[in-house]
Amino acid sequence: MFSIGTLAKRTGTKVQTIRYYEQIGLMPEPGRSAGGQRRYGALELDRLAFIRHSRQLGFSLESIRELLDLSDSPERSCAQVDAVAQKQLGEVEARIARLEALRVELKRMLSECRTDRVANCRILEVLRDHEECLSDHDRPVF
Amino acid sequence: MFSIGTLAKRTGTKVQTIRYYEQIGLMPEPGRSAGGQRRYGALELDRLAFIRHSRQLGFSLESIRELLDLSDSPERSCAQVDAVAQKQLGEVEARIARLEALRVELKRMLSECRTDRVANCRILEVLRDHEECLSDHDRPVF
DNA sequence: TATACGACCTACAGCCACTGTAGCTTCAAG
DNA sequence: CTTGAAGCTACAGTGGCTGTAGGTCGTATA
Repeated sequence: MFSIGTLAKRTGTKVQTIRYYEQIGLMPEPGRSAGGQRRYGALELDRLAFIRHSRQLGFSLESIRELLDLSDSPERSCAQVDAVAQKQLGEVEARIARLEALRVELKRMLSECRTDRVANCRILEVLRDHEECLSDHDRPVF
Repeated sequence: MFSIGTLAKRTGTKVQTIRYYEQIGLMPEPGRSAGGQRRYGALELDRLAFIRHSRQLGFSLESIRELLDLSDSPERSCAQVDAVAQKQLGEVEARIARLEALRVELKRMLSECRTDRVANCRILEVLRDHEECLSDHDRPVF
């Protein structure tokens, strides 16, 4: 049995984040020491490692909740797990496409700036006038 | 002179968002009608268009504030404007790199899943055990 | 001129996923 | 027994909005 600080260190999580996960029901309420401090074991370590790793892969806490629920019923089909991962992949790919378009636009903007005074700055001109954009960017960025 | 609703429509912004920009000092306090409703003109339209377009290119409100300040002093060097845009490009490129790594990892995870029951699901195994990852992903994702 | 109705107003809460702070208590080493 | 790190709860703040409640204003039509 170990403390929240130890659990934090072993999983690369902040202490407050662990307490936050407990608060929103993602981590179970652990046992307590005589003085009221949280005590964790291997089970909680594994669960938190799963959560952190999923977060690093960009899954939302809601998706992680779903994955954790699914992994609790080992006899079920893993089609649902597959679907969650597929959805995540789709979102990542959409984000990449969006950012690629931004990258092109920003590069073009920067390459066109050849003056030295703000008054003639191409960058500001482009930002002022959407018509100067080659791409259409209408959806949220990040 | 036109209303906040008209300004919202012309710039593709929500009414609340305009009021929010005013609240944080990104948009100026406009004149008011006899009854106390906001009245806008061409200046505000231009400024809001600049803000929205910059947001679409992923600039933070803080960066936009800086760009707006800079564009108010037309005789200055535009090196600072350039720097802000370069920084933004750098952030976009870092994000893309990060998401590319995620994409690869997610794809690999999905391609390895060949069983049908949750008990043997490769996806969950990978999420459980960071060691199975080829890439190291330690920085924040989005 | 009365009325209806959409658009406006302020003030505040909520979203996500944490992060930080204040003011206290507990634990473990020396 | 003392000290100081680490723990505790409760709550506020981050960014960039978005939504709601409960009221007021503006304008087109009858």
